[in-house]
Amino acid sequence: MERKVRVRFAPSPTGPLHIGGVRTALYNYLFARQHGGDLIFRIEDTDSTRFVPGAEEYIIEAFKWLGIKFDEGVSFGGEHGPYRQSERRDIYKQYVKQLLDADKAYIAFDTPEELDAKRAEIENFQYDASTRMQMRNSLTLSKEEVDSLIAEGHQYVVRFKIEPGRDVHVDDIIRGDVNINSSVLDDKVLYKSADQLPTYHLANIVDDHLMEVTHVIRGEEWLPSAPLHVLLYEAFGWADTMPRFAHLPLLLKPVGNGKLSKRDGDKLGFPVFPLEWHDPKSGEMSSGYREQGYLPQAVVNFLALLGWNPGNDQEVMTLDEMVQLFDLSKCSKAGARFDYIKAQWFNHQYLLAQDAIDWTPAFDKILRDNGIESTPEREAQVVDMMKLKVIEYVDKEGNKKKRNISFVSDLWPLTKFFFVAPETYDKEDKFVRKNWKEDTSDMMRQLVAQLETIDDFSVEGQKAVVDPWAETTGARPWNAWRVALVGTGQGPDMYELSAFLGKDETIRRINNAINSL
RNA sequence: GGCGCUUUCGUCUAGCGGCUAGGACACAUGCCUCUCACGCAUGGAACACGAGUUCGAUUCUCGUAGGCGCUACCA
Repeated sequence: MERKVRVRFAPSPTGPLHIGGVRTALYNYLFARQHGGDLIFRIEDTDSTRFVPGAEEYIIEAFKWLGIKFDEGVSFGGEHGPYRQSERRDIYKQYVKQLLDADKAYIAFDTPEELDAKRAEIENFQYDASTRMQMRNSLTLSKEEVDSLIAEGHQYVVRFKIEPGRDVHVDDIIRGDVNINSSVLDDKVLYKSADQLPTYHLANIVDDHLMEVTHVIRGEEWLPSAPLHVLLYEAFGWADTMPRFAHLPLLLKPVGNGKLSKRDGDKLGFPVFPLEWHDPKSGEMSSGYREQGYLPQAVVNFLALLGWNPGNDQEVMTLDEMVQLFDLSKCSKAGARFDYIKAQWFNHQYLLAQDAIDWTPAFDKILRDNGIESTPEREAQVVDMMKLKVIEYVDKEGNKKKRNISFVSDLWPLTKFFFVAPETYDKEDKFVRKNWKEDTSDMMRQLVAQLETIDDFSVEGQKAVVDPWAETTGARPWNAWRVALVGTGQGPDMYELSAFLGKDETIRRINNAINSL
């Protein structure tokens, strides 16, 4: 019988959501939507020592920003709760007991110190069928001893009793049949009496079963423990409803070896978290895609293509298109280097798809950061007018795409000359050196003289005077003119820029250049 | 060390026995032009290696090498 597709994303609240986790969640989302299924948000907080306050809220906010919606789970409600594992203690206890009663698990009293000593003593020590009879557990101790040790308050763990010598098969949608011998698996800890909580493995299987999860889509780091999970499903008698697995390739460092880490982002200057994160313990701040000026659709689009592609040349696509095209079996198997340069290109694409007027809030902030509003002679009204002028310049049909902008903040160096005159003229600047020669000052004085005579300082008004003058004298004033107004080789047509700045400011900047160059 | 996964341009990848091995990012050059950029055009750039199977291997099999992951009372 076909079951309704149900998948889950189940992070641990141990810090901000890593960008690799975002991709895993995205693939789960795409898969769920495509099959008309449910996406569950579960919090796996079974390690009480690593809990970080605020992490859960952070994760929820991050997905909200990214546009990835869940159908049920923590903060979303649903029929299969509670969705926070720390609130499911009683459920797990019941299933631990089931395994114990069926002789598929046992109680072990070995302390962490004893285990460390054992590992130091024996090379490659593993707690399994070959060693368990030499340890202190319910298989080697009498029932009375076990009961009294527990009664005396000794801490213990419950371990899964793995039968050696069996080939365990994992049917992976991306990797096909993965086969591993049960002898290389150890008797995993399923439950710790110290905090009355199960470990990941037990909680994961119980929850996935109870929440009727049909597909487990997770990172490749889980592949080695997948056989253990298969064995657990069997031990519980749930083999016939066991979910199908899909282990995603990992995200790798842009340069060097290893998987993507926070340090790479710091080193190369790109975020590895969706949102900015302030660590409550260390007070350390980590940058986020949102705060860096990325559009959520760009981040999602970029991430989707890291390990999957629709099989054609299409790269820019909406979330809905991705839902249509997504195919788990077409995911790549090898790890993908995190190419943040391409992430910037995606942002560029999505930025250009917008009307520049939509950038106003972000641009506003850039202006404020550069002190534009605080200039006394510029009334707020004037600033608004200038902003609109700039937006118009950037957004003009056929002109908008001229701007190489990955982020709205890139607009500042490209348009600052609208707002502020060049503070100094850099003689070393390639464009300045090339276009401001010995005799240029003379030509510029002549230009000023021409400009002085103009009453109508519009583009047309300027052209009417300057063009004939240039024609008759053979002067080519534009590049030097640009040096004077902009300071370097940038900006719009000189008549347009001069018209925008006005006669006084234009002449002032030219004279300024004559004096300092 | 053991176990597993993996391997096409610098990067992300297409390819599912026969192709001048395709696209995108990045890079370089040219055109356009009063500058920058955009745009357009062009270019360099890859099947890890070795055995098989086959008329024929990038594609299938097995080795080797490299890469990645796991190897906790963390997930």
